[in-house]
Amino acid sequence: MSRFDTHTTEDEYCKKWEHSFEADPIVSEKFYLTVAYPYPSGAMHVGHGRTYIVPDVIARFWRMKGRQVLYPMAFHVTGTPVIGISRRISQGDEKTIRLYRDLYKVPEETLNRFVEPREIVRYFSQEYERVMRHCGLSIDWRRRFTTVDPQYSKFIEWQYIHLHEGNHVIRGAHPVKYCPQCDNPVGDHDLLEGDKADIIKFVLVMFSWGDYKLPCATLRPETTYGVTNLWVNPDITYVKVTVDGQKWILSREAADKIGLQDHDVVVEGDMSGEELIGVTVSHPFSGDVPVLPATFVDPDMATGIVMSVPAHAPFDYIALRDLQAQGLHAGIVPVPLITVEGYGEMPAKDAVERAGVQNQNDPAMDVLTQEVYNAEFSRGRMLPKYGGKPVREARDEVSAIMVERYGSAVMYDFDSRSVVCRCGSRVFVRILHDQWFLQYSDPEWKAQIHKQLDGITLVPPEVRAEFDRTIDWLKDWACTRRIGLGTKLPWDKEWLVEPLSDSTIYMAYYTIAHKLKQIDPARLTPDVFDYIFRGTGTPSSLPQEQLDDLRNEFLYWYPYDYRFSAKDLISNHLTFQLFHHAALFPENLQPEGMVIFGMGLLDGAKMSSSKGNVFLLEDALDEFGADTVRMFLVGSAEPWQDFDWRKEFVISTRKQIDRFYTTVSEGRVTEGTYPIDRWLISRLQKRIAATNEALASFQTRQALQEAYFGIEADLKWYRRRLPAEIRGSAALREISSTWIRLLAPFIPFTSETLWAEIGGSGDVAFAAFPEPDAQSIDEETELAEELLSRTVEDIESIMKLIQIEPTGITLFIAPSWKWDIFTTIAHSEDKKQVIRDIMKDEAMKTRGKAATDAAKQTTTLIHRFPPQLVSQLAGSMRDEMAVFQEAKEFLEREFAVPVTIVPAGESNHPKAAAALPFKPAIVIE
RNA sequence: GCGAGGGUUGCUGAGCCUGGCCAAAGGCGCCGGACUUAAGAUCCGGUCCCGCAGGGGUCCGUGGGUUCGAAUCCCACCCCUCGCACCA
Repeated sequence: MSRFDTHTTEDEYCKKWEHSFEADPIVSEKFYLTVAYPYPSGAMHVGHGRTYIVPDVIARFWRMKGRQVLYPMAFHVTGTPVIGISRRISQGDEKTIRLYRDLYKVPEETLNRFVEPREIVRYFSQEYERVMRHCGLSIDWRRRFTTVDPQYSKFIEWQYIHLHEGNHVIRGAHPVKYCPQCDNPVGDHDLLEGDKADIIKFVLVMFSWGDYKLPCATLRPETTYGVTNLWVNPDITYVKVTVDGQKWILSREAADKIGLQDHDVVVEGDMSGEELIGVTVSHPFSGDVPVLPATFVDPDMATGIVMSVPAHAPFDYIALRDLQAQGLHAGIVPVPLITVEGYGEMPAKDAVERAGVQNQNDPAMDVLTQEVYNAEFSRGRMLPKYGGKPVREARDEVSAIMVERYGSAVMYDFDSRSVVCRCGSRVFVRILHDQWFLQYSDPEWKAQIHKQLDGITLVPPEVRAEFDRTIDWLKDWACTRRIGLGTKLPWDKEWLVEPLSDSTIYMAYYTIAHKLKQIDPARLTPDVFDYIFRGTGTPSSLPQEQLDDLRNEFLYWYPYDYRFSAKDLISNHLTFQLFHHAALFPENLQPEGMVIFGMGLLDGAKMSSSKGNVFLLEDALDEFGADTVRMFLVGSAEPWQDFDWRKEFVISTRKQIDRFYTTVSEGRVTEGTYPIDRWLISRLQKRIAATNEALASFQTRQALQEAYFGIEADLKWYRRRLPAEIRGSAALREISSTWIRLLAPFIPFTSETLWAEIGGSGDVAFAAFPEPDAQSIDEETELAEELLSRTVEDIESIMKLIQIEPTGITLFIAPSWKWDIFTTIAHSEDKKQVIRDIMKDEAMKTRGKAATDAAKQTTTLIHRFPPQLVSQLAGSMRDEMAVFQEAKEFLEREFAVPVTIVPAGESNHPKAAAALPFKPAIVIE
């Protein structure tokens, strides 16, 4: 057979389609869909391919349905990733160079230019467009932009001016992970180690020792009442420092850390831990307590001085026990202050004894600490003399009092050691000042978004809970950065708008992007955007005519119909954009719907560029052809499900396209009409309806099941039912036109080629998508074929069992009184009572046992049939004799023996009595 | 830990909301056959177990429950995936 090779036609159509999908406002109804734009820092893999191909299938579908469809694309280049990549390349980092040179196949001379970060995004955005065109994406490329274009920056300025005015942007301090060498905050992806580390907030409980304060960092300030001593490590060096004018003693490491956290720190001198041992310190809550030695004290954990609460902290308990075992400090008695169910007076003691821990170096200590901590926090109560409140309440109260009245400060540190920047330097917690925040914590704003979400279509609907939860969970978002690419904050030029915060309403920008390109950015003043997006004011920097044109185009496309994105963006981008839309646009221009994608797997493992576990989209296109890649990516799973790129499935997809091509090509020359045509055409209408329905609800896989596999299965039965030696028919030819158009959104290259071959007019991309024709639906014929195919199946299964060489087949057709029974049972509500009712009938009574048997068998039969079939059958009695008479020749050909059709009532054959409605008795001899 | 989603027959993946159409679709793989000098491709048939008559048995993460009847509803448990923030 002829294999259809899409490669040869792909270039031709890509060229032809260069401007085909540029969409301008016209009178027709619009359909505007957008996808999260890519950050072009590397080559596309097949996962990216699906992200853009699924919307393309939807875009092509609605275009064929007569909508004016806008599918735009742009590039997000804001932020720091390319800066890091560029630096690593210029430093000659082998791993990065190998990734770009070998995996992404960047030419050597281009790679050399990557020392300039913008070159990276410039190169890859060109590549993205080239490969996207190769995929046949029906994008309006005139509107392409990047987020550092000067016009776009003007747009972001407008956005932030309004957010600021609307009190959605506020200023505050914020603890961040910070690299002193890079002099910049670092995100988790910038870390070599410790990307799971959390920032923990400690309260420093200030114990006095003469002029000095000894700050003890704690998560449990409420236990200060129970402090019996402090722990200091005798083997380490502490420092005396002045902190904001106050004299402190703490570990050297801690002094460095505190210096980054809003405190003025001057080191005065060293002091060994040894020197502190034995001194007496005091705090209003605990009174005078001694400082004792403990080697478990880590100078790099918070302040390096620990307050000891042996009744409630297993570490403290066991350290004290160890000392007392040596006969030291026998006078110290743990002070209980919290009661918790399941433990005695001293939970720490109970826990240690129950676990049989020997000494403070036992690894089980961490677990015990956590256990006691959790129990006391969730179920514990302070003793009456300490207020009697639940621990979780007391903790916050004591914490506040400590800070207000007892000189406590707050200190941040990580919950785990070794947090290391990619540059190799250690990372610390730093308090950033003057940081700008988007105030997502604002309850009013949240309430507004909850309400708005109710009106938004979500696909699949299960994600709604996650959106609602995200809205509740969002806290203020630091929306500015010191470094990276991006737009300067209009009222504070020291800051750049952070990448996730400058990409929330660009869907509105697309609507006029191509026109803004022609305009001098200096003229894009905030009042111009006010006019375009809000219809207010009288800007002078642009002619009125131009302003109206821009406003009209915006209003034509907006609001967008659907936004597509992967599910990991629910917790940030997709929710952010709702907040921003609500703050900036009127109610009638708010988002209408979102479609959430699943993730991509490669041979069952998660696809990930950083791990090198990717299949490049371009390689896939070269190896299998664009249509195969498209059909596989949208057909192997529904968009919201995870998909798995497996070569063997991709190959079989290519075979399916070949088969489609062959069938349609062969169908071009066939002639003649046959009775079974009616059935095929009728079935086709249902396939058309189902395909329309599936695509309208974004079920690309389901749509392909109907439009491809469904039709293929129908054709199989159809060919079987054609007269012997007949290979095709006029109906087959007619179906081709419909079938090509049904598949055009999925496999545009093949469809376009076939469309031209069968003489279709214009591009199939703009041809009418098939609509079901109710006139062509013939339920009678479909039922008759259903009866026939069920009977054929029965005959086949019997033949397989009996293993004899048959000489003839006899079919006994159920008599009309059995149909009466069938109808009665089908209509009855109470399946138990119905038999009695049937037997009341005089005519039935005379049939006696035959009638009750038939009723029982019919009941079973009805349970086995699909309910829809039952109601159809009950609606009108079939002329089964006629169906089988017509199909006699077919049956004889199928089974190669003579077939006799007999009304069951006219035969004495014992089997004849077994005939049931829609299930003739079969005798094979 | 918190939040969301999920566990189906060799694989993949429908079905579950709206309980009887379910031994459970489609695809892949595998087996057999046709075609062919042959391979590939293509086409046809089979693919839980038993049965020489269209039937029966067991099955949908585990254990209970509701019901005449459960893959589908309820409860508990086990396991998996994703998100948890200044990052695209």
